[in-house]
Amino acid sequence: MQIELTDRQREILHASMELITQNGIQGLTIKNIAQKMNFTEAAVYRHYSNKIQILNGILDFFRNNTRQIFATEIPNVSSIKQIEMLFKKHFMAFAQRPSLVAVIFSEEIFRNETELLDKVRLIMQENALFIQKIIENGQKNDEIRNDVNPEYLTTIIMGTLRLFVKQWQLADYGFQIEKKGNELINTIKLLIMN
Amino acid sequence: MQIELTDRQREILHASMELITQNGIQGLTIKNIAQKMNFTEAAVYRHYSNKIQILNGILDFFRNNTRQIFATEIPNVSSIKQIEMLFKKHFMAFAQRPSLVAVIFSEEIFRNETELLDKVRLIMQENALFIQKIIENGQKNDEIRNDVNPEYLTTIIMGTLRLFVKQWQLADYGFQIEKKGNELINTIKLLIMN
Amino acid sequence: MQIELTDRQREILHASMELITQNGIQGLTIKNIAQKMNFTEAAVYRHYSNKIQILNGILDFFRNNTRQIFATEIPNVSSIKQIEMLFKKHFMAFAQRPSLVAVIFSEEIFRNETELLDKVRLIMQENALFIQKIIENGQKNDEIRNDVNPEYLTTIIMGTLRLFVKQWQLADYGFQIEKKGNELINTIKLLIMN
Amino acid sequence: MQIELTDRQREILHASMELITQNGIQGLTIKNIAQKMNFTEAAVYRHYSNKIQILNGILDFFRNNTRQIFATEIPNVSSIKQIEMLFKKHFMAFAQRPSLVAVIFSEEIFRNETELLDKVRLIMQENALFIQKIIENGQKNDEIRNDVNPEYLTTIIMGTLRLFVKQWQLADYGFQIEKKGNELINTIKLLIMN
DNA sequence: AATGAATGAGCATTCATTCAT
DNA sequence: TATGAATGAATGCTCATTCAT
Repeated sequence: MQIELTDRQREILHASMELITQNGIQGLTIKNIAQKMNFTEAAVYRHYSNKIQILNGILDFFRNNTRQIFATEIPNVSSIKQIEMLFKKHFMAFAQRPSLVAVIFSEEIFRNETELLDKVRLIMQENALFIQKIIENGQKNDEIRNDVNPEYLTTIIMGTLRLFVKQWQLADYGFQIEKKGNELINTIKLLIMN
Repeated sequence: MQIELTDRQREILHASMELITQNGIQGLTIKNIAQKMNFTEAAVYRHYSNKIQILNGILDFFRNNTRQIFATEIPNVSSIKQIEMLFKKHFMAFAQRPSLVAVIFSEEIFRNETELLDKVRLIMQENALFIQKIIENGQKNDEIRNDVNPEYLTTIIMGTLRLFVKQWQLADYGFQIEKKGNELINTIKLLIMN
Repeated sequence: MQIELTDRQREILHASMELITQNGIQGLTIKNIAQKMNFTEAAVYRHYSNKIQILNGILDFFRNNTRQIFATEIPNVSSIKQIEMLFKKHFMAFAQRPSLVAVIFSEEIFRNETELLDKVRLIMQENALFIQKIIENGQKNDEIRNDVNPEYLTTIIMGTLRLFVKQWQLADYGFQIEKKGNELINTIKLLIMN
Repeated sequence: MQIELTDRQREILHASMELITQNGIQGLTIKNIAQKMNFTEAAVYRHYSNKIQILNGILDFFRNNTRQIFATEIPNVSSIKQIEMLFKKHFMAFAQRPSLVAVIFSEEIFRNETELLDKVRLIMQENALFIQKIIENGQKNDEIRNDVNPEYLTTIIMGTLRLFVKQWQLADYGFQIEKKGNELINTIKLLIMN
């Protein structure tokens, strides 16, 4: 699906994500990347033709990450459990790489970059679809209440996840997202369970 | 609470919001503002001492907006109804001034501007608190289910609202937010009602 | 010699000198003057047609000041005593209005303003001439040593005075110029006396 | 002591000094430098991170210059001779690079740049100290009169030097500083000799 | 594969000054 | 006399990108 990355490209992506974590997307400049990589700005262009491709790479990285989250579904697990795991894995991923928070929630920044914006849209849609499927399954199995539209429920679940992660970021990662997240998950579970 | 704005300041804020709606926050430059106002860049500085103050003004505008939303609570209305109205009024506000979407959800952009970031944090907290109060009341009256933590319920409600509005923005305002929003509201209501 | 100043003009000059004392000549902007005067920038132009005229006014003020210093010579006083008094009066003047230091030693700033530069040149020449006359008289009376050229002695005396005052300014006016100055005067006297 | 300069940095410093000679420190803008160097403004920033560093570089250049002047003292030379040489070398340095006059005597301009002002202060102190030592030695050897305080004598000598050079600048370098300077030196010598 | 040098476009901001009211 | 509103020109600086070596 995605062309393999060279080592240097991977390094650049990681450096970029670190930069984003430290100073936000505004801190992601070619100059800063070069500095972090200990080589010149021109050298960056050997590995990525432009800055957009780097952001693209980060989004791909994120997509692969979430895809893995979604992919690891164990067949015989209840839908509720799947949603629970979904949250948990997201929390884990963000805890490990806080920069993802900045990237994934900054659609505003990609506003004028159609290519990037489209990718963000796509990722969100992919995720939404996946969640929706879980919900629909859960409703079929009578695990999840049937009186609600799966699409809206998806919005509720994703929205909750996003805001919670955002709050964690705005609090300067000042609480343990995985711990506090568990309680949030329980609340969600209570609401949607049959 | 807020120092009165001059006419010109109001015009600048509106021009700025239009610019944001059109090209995102990145499109908000002094030059663009000046162009839209049909005068020179230097003239902008007669009315706002710097760009941050303009963004500050927009945030204040948003805050006043939401405060009005929260303020118009009619006493003898059920908590569920209050939450419903909350959503509806927000949808209305955004429908009228789509730029608010860009401003209020781009905490990432203010990342390096403590002053602005703090204001965003404050507004979010204010709103959260207000919602939480409604929920707590609703739980006391047995309108809202008691088996869930009001704080998390607040996150769920706010998160849902935010994502929904964001989706509307990402869809280029391509659906009627107020109409589709009603269905979302109903879903929320179902979930939290006792 | 000089057209009479209006009250407002005098106020502007004083405000300007205060500004210079506080932040150097770079701190002398129309905006700052207006602020200090508690009226608008445009109002400044009622009283002075442009900024150069204000600086001109300050130079005139300085010139009048020094002229008074030179004018108060008491006829039957020895040349040495006259030079002593010259220093003392200068110290007094600077102690009272430290901004004069900034103004009188910033020929560099007037570099591109011929009008101002010429005035600075003129003032310096006037002063030099006056000192030189004292010296020549002193040499005639055998009070001052005759083996030195009065012109160069003038440069020595003026140069000493200037540097000393500059040092006082660079030390943030941190020593008592009049007190320490006395010792400097004595040194000078020793050197030039017959 | 000082980090080595690149060729381009040296060129920029020289271009800057030329600019200052031509139009004063006010004429030293990044734009002007770029023009003189025949490249763009942005290119300047490849070589100096900002304008202050350029001024800093000029001050360093001056300091190195004067240090060389002071360093070349020949051991078995009389103090009087040393002072004479001090003046001569300064005159030579200024004659070669008139811009130094503007830089070194414009403390006023650095007023708001602590970094630069401190450097100016430092250079002046260094120079003063060196002169004072010569004087003290001269007094020990009975070459220089003992009835005067070395500190004040230093002020007198430096002040004379400064004003003389300033006069030369104000006269648009219209006389031969080295020639006329000799006579000034002789006057100084007469005054301080035992 | 990487560097050094440079560009062009843009940005926020400042300043002296003008003018209608 | 003084204000409010505006201008034009400049300034220091940043950023993504290019290119010869």
